[in-house]
Amino acid sequence: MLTIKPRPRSLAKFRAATSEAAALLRTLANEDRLSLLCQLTQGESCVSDLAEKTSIMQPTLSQQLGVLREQGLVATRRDGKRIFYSISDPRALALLRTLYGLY
Amino acid sequence: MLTIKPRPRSLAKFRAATSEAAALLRTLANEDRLSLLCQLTQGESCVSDLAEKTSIMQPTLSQQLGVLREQGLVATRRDGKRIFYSISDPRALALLRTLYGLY
DNA sequence: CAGACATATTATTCTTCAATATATTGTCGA
DNA sequence: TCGACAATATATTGAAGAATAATATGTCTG
Repeated sequence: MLTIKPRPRSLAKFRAATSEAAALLRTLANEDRLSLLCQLTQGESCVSDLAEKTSIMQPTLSQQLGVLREQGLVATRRDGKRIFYSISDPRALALLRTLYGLY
Repeated sequence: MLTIKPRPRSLAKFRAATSEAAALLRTLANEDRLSLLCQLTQGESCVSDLAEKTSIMQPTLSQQLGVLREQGLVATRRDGKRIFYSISDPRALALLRTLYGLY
C-alpha cells in the first residue's frame, strides 16, 4: 500500500505547513514557470537566454519571473544591461530534483 | 550553487515531461486536495472520515475527490454505503514524501 | 419497497490566473 | 546626453478554478 509514516505534530502546525506547501506548489504549477526553473536548475541564466531557450514571449516571461521573485524562489544579479537569475529556494530545488527523478 | 546535472534528452520530450509535471503539480496545488492526499498518505480512508479530519464541506470535498479521481491520483473501493479512497499514483506519493521532508 | 444515510453531480457566482498589448525604467556607448 | 538595447511594469481582456447551494444516485435496513 502507498503510505507514509506520519511524524506527530499539532493540527495547527499541520495546517500551516499544508498552506505553505500548497503555495509553493501553486508557484511551480505553471508550465512557463516550471520550464524557467528547469532551465535554472542547470545554472544561472539571463533573461534573453531564458527567452531563447524556452520560447516564452517577453512580457509573459517577465511577468512570470516577477512571480518567482515575489515568492523568493529566485535571486537576481545584474551585470551591465543583463540580469542573471538563479534558484535561491532549496525547497523548490528539492521538488525539482524529485520531478527530475520522476520524468 | 543550486543546480542539477541534466540528463540529455530531446527538446520535445523535455517539453512533454514539463507539461505532464505541471499538470500533476496543478492537481496538488490546492490546499484542500493537498490535505486530502496528506491524510491518504497514512492509509485508505472513507469520505466521511476525510470530511471529519479535514473539515472540508461535503460538496467541496466530493468535488475535489472527483478531481483527484479524474487525474488518476486516487483509487476507490466501495464497502456498503462507504467509499474508501487511497493513493494510487506513485509520482504523487513521491512528491508528498518530498514535501513531508521539507515541512 | 420506503426511508435514511453516504456520496456524487450540476449550476451559479465569484475570484484568481494568464495572454496580449503598451508603456516605462535602467544601462551602456557614441 | 542621446539613442539603442535589456529588462520590468501596468492595463485589459479572457479563461480556469473554487465556493456555495440545491439536487440526484446508490446502498443498506426495516
